[in-house]
Amino acid sequence: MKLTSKGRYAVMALADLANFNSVNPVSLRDISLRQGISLDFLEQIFSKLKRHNIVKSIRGTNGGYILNKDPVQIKLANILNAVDEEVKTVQCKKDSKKGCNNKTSKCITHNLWDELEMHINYFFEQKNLKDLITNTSEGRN
Amino acid sequence: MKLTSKGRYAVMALADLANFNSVNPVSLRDISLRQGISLDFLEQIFSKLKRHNIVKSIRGTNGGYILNKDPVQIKLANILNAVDEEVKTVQCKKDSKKGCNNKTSKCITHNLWDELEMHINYFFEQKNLKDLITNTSEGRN
DNA sequence: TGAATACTTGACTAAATTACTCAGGTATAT
DNA sequence: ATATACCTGAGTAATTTAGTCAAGTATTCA
Repeated sequence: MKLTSKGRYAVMALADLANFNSVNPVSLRDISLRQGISLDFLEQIFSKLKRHNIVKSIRGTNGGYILNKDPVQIKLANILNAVDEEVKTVQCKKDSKKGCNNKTSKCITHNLWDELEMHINYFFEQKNLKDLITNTSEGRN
Repeated sequence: MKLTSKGRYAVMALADLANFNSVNPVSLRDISLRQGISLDFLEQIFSKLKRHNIVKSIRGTNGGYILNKDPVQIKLANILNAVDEEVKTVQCKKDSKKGCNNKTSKCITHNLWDELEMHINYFFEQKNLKDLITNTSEGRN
């Protein structure tokens, strides 16, 4: 059970962006250098973030990205969803061949994994970008 | 962010075992047939479960496995830990080359991922095998 | 206008992980 | 004896991840 780099990087990059949130856009190059993330990979990630209206892009010299909303309004769930980082615990979803769909009986642990998914998603729904940059780490379950 | 089959199968198999918990041991062959999990794979999994004292084995004809403790005392955390299904959200742990260890500054999102890990582990600590077989699904966060 | 900067897009690939299979073996009951 | 079922380690195909590479387009500034 682990988080992928794409999801982690997306959150790291946006936290960085929120930190340096000024009038000027922040270039991916800067984020790349500060966070140690490959520029090419960042471009992939931000293309998705843009498509989901989480960031806005400004082209040309001195261009870069800026947040499209107030950090408080950007939930981790939004970010992770944008980069296709889904929480998946079961195989037996609608379109899947595996799992309890192709059997007559529902698998024993089905409800359990659903609960787990909800439990994790709850966490991502609670946290927003603002929580990250004011890092007093007062997060509670 | 997803659970591996090994972890899922381990829990499914043990739930099955708990369900058919009688005087007689349950063979992997039976579990394999009922749950649709490859026998060879089950053997790998149960070898680990045995090493962690979650099940006991009985060899020979009519042999099989039985639970080593009361289902209430077997937490999901124990099971997943036994099959090496760890919850990993950050790269920057002690022995890792990647992440914020090899940098001077601590990465911005470090605390966040730690919180997430705790959040998920909390779930696995709360649930036990008994919860699964009395499937009234009354789990709350 | 032209050069530099920085976003944009899609295809491709190496490495790692996962989810097994395979091929032997050993212990026990009947 | 023989069948059952546990036991163990090595190997491997498929999938996923984590990027790289290449070729653009838009904008600013000198």
